[in-house]
Amino acid sequence: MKYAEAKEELIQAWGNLGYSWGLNKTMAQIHALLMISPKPLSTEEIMLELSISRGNANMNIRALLDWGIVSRILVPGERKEFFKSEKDIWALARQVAKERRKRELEPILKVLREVNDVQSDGSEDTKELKRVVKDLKNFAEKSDGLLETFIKSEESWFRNVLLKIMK
Amino acid sequence: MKYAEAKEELIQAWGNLGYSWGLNKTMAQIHALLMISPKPLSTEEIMLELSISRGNANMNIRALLDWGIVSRILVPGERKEFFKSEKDIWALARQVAKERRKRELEPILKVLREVNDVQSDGSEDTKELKRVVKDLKNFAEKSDGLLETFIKSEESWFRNVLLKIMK
DNA sequence: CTAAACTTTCAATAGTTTTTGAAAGTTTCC
DNA sequence: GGAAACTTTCAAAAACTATTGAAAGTTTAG
Repeated sequence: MKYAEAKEELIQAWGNLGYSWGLNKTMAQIHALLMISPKPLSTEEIMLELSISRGNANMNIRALLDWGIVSRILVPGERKEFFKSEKDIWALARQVAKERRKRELEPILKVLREVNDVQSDGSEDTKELKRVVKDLKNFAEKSDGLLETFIKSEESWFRNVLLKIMK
Repeated sequence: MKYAEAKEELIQAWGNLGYSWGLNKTMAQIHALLMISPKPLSTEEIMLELSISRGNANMNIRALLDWGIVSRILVPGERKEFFKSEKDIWALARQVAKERRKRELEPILKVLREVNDVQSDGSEDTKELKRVVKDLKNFAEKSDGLLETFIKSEESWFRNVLLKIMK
């Protein structure tokens, strides 16, 4: 396979994976582009490579900065800003986990804790609700704990866990 | 908190969590409703509870059946179909993991394997691409392995892993 | 067979998210 | 200061996704 084709496919594929991680398509594609670029890229270059508008490029670069997975680079002697991506994919996964935990898991845990003290009137409906909330809460808290451990871990954690559980 | 309010909030919250798991909003809400209902519900009842149209209810129930997290129940003496949800949240999470693995991870692994034999022309760009593909492939394969273990596991697996890694 | 009960489909519509590009804003340099 | 180089904003347009509801299809009971 030729370089240009491989690059194209990779950006596409990473675009999809990123999407299922909660980034949006363009965000993930910019990220992919920065991942495979040996040197930092300017907004101009990103626009050109991905055929997207200046505004779109700007907004999504900002979102990536916001997520903490891309950083601004100042090249001495250049007016323009350049961007480079975190290239350690484990660090990246940890960062995404951290953001999603904050954005998704935390709000749900909050609701579950509130709903947890619903008045029990002894009816089937109330009983079932209480049971479900208890289970969900338990699940969400465990997930939260696992995520937290992952976020604070080193790459080796994952390897170690895998080795352990796969015997 | 009163039952009606708690129910409302829970459906809302579960709707959001389900969404971040890759279901869509209505799908997740129908699922939430079935989770907290002590008895199977008909399409009619679901439409009414969630104020959605017949077509919408039908399509999303079908999607839930498709994901394998809701099942059709035939009540003797009734013409209507009833639906009930898998209530074991661990089983549910495993099912969702299974579907997402099939829908998301597998296609990306396929691309990574293809892109992996890009021709190396010795340039910086090619070198960087190869390095990134190698890392991604490694990561994706490990995730795949972990997911597989999870999918085949019992609830206790999660607890055990947690205990292990949390000392 | 036929009517009633129920389910499925799908074209039209509504709603949401993403993208564009030109204008406004900012920084840097002379 | 002012012009050039660059970045940010945002209203409008385009693209995408979800929802409706009426009509078509299917199954069941008598």
